[in-house]
Amino acid sequence: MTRREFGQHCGLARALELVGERWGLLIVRELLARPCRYTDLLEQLPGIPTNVLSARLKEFEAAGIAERRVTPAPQRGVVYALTPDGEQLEASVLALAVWGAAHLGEPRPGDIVPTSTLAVSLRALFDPGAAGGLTATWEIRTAGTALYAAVAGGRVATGVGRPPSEPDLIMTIPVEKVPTMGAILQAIAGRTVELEGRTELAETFTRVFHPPRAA
Amino acid sequence: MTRREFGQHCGLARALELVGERWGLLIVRELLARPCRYTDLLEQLPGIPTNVLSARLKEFEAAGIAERRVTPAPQRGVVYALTPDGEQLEASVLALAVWGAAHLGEPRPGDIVPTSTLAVSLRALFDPGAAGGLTATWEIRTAGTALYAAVAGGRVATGVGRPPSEPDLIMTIPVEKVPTMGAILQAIAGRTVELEGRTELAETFTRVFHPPRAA
DNA sequence: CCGAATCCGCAGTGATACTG
DNA sequence: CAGTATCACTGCGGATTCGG
Repeated sequence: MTRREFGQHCGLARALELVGERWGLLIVRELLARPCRYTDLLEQLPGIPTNVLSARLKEFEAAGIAERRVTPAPQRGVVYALTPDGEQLEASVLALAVWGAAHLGEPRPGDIVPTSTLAVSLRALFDPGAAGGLTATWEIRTAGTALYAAVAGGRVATGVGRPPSEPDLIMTIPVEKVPTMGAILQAIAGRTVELEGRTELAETFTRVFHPPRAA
Repeated sequence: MTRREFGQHCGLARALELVGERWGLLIVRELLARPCRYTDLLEQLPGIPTNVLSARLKEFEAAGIAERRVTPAPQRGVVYALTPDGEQLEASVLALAVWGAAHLGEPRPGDIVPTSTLAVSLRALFDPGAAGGLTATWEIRTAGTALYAAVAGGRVATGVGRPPSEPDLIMTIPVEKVPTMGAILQAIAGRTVELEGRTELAETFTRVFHPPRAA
């Protein structure tokens, strides 16, 4: 039994062996939001040592969770992306994020809000029932970054950066302090945002993305 | 930023700070299956250093995830149990367990199958649709341990040990090697088990607890 | 600039012994 | 039974360096 193995034939234990090491699931969160370059990851995960990032990426590749792609001509370089197996981790990441969000107080001094956190959180806030047969794409700009949410066929796709297709509505949120998810939702609901496009979709957004109602 | 904090205002990061340290979620798994004594945990988590177990339990208590109860007269001693907040971790544990189970090969030499793994796995295999209005309690005995599943009102409760109320059916599984969840389900479906009670509930069990159908 | 490899000090962990 | 104490070890944090 090597040090990192738990010696248990158990799904949970196996998952923790594969992605439970320090920084592991945070890297997965980044990759859920978009394929990332090595330096993107260093930027979005301040404090991660370069050797740890390098080691995790190698482990993920060996485990078939992520893959290293050498990008050709334009923007030559390396990107890391999740494999289909790695994308299956979304359910686990969302479940932990929802539980942890309930234990988030005010942002601690020095805390950052990674854009990927916002993008992934939107998936947890998505209400398929409220979406119905809707098809729409929103872009949200705040604090110098952009993220998007695209709804179609009762499903949602979110990510960091500009949306794959032209957004129906661009919402620019004036940043006062840290752009928490709650502050963003409030700004949109309270119309203290700049709208560009099909402005009626702002109200739709607040209907489709909201904290889950109490059971 | 202390060492274990990630410096991110993010639900996932917060969750990992609280329960993401080594052995953390495995302890939660044990406590999801039943309140545990300190020595129960040492037994079910072979390899955990006593100081680490002690440290995690203190952290969980401080975070309001678990609580330490001094049991009175009969079986005097200490038990640890999840708080309601801690029980909310069930969704995260199940999600990770399902993902990890897909990455479990054959049991490695020396691997054990904790009974709590079986009990918690049953919750992931539960099919509310197939259960309908059913009310029933099963007890499964194998390899010297017992676990139970109780279905009522479209919900399921599972745990390690004897069920809270008298079981309708006791299924005793002959142990050949490691009692994996798959082997147990096969044994029940193939009737290579000893039944005691309302034997017709064995077939019901295989209908209600099964791997999720492919989407 | 990107994508790392390397080195060092230290905190968290593993293993064992010991105690109320 | 329910832990605390001790000590060796190793993964991690932090910084620097290096090749494409």
